[in-house]
This record gives sequence, structure tokens and C-alpha cells, in this order.
Amino acid sequence: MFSLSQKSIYGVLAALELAKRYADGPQNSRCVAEDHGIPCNYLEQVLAQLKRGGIVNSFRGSQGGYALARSPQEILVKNVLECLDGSLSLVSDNKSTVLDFFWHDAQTRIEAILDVSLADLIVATRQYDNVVSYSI
Amino acid sequence: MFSLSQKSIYGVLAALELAKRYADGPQNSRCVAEDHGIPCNYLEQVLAQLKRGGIVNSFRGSQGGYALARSPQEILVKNVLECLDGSLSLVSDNKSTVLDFFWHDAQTRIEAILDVSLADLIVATRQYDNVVSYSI
DNA sequence: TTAATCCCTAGTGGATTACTTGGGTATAAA
DNA sequence: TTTATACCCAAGTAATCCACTAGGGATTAA
Repeated sequence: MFSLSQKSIYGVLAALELAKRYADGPQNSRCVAEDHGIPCNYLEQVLAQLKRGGIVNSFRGSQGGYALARSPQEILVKNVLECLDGSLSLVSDNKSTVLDFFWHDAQTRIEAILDVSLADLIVATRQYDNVVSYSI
Repeated sequence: MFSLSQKSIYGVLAALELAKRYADGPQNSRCVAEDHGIPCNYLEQVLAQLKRGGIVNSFRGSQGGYALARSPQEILVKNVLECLDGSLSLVSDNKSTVLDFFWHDAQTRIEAILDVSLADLIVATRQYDNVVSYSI
């Protein structure tokens, strides 16, 4: 019923990567793309959009690349998604129905689920890796 | 970022209408469509899909129409949405990423938000109407 | 018999998605 | 100063999906 766009999936993945390497300075987009099997030129477009949204900074020239504009604690998954695919709005505003209140409430609760910082995500991926390792 | 399809919006609206009139026997689709400003032929297609999904029954001929296949208590909003637009799957299954566990968790929590029966929805719309009435 | 209703298929214009292509421009390092 | 390395940008595109519209056919109660 709902699904994430490929763009958003790539975007969060790239943002997480930049978060992991936050201390190491800018990362070039080609490496990030190759690491995650993302078409290189397409990822550039995604990163450009994240830049326009103030989530990422870019540095040109050799040794250039992309870096988070703020710390991983300050960037939420929701921010990335909203930047790339617009804000979550379950129903269009122009037609109103008797269920608007219900959809609006659902929307608020879904947004809350996505209030997770990149820093939290890093921790979560580590925990998940541990679980997987132990279970093997 | 995500949004509901028009089909789902119409579908839940129609299901709610059939729930409200559950005791009155089958309702014809044209009336339901006109009541909610839904294109008549399109709603028929939506109802046909709900029928194939076992959510609704249909009765042909004059005095025919559509009725819920089960009581309003037994039909969830999630059921209607899944019938019309497939199951909620945030990410495609063929490509796996380090974030699959996160998206999967989010998915489960979103599904929980939609575990609301049509009977609950009726109650909720009444409560909402009361709030609006009092606040005027 | 007839009017009402569901049933079914096909078509369609517009939008969106997920890219690809092919350059241009700034910058660090040689 | 040259050059390699990156980002920057615009256009095109095949495929798919969406939200209908159109137009008949089949069944049933009255």
C-alpha cells in the first residue's frame, strides 16, 4: 500500500554512510554509490537534493565529496525522507472527507515512527549486526 | 513521502458507509458514490476488488447492491487497504541493504496504526463530530 | 417484461519513477 | 600551470502506474 521510493532508500543509506564517516571529512559520491550498489549518477542527483535541503554539504575538486551539514544526532530519518519525497501527507488537502481526522491522526503517528536520528540508526545497525552474529 | 491512493481513500470511505448501514441490507454503489463525490464507475471497480478480497458481498438486480461480508467489528482499515493496494511493504524484497531491519520494524509499527475496525471508525467519527459541534 | 443494479473489458491522458547521457566547472595536488 | 578529481547541471527516456471514462452484458425483483 505505501512504499518508499528508491530515491529515499538510497538517500537514507547515503546519509547513514556519511554519518558513519562523519569524523573523516567529505566522502566522494562514487565510493558511496559503489559500496551500496547505487547507480553513481543517480546518487549524485539524490545528494544534490539533500544539499539543497541543507542536510548535506559538498566540496568540489580533488579530495572533495559530501559530508553531513549537521551532526548525526541532529539529522532525523524523517528529515531525509521529507527532503527527498516531500512531507508525509496521507490525503490530499483539496478534497475533504469524514475521515480526514483519522488520516491526520495516522499521519502524526507515522511521523513519530520516523523520528530517529542517524546516530540512533548507527547504534541500531550495530546491535542488529551483533544479534545476527550471535545467532549464527 | 508516502500517500494513500485515491482508490484506498474511496475504498475506506465506501466500507465505512456500508458499515454504518450494515443493518439496512445492501446499498447500491451509485448512492454511495454520489454521497461522497466519487466517480460512479470507478467506485464500482473499487467495490469489485473488495468483493474479490472477500470484504464485501454483492447482490444483483433491482434492490441489489453491496454489503459488508462480515460485521464492522471484524473488518479492519488495514484489511481494506491491503485488499486495494497490496500489503504494506516499505522496501522491495529483492535488494537487501543494511537498513532492512529498520524498515521492517517501521512497517510493523505502521501496520499497527491501521489495526482499527470499521466499528471503531464509526465511533470515532461520531466523537469527532461532537467535538466539532461543541467547539462552534 | 422491464427497470434497476451489478459485472466486465478496454482504452486513455497525464504524471511519475528511476534512471542514462553528456557535458560543464571548481579545486587540490603535481 | 597543468591535470586529475571530484561536484554541478540539464535533458531525455522507457516503463509503469493512476484515476478515471466508455460502453456494453448479465441477473434479478417487481
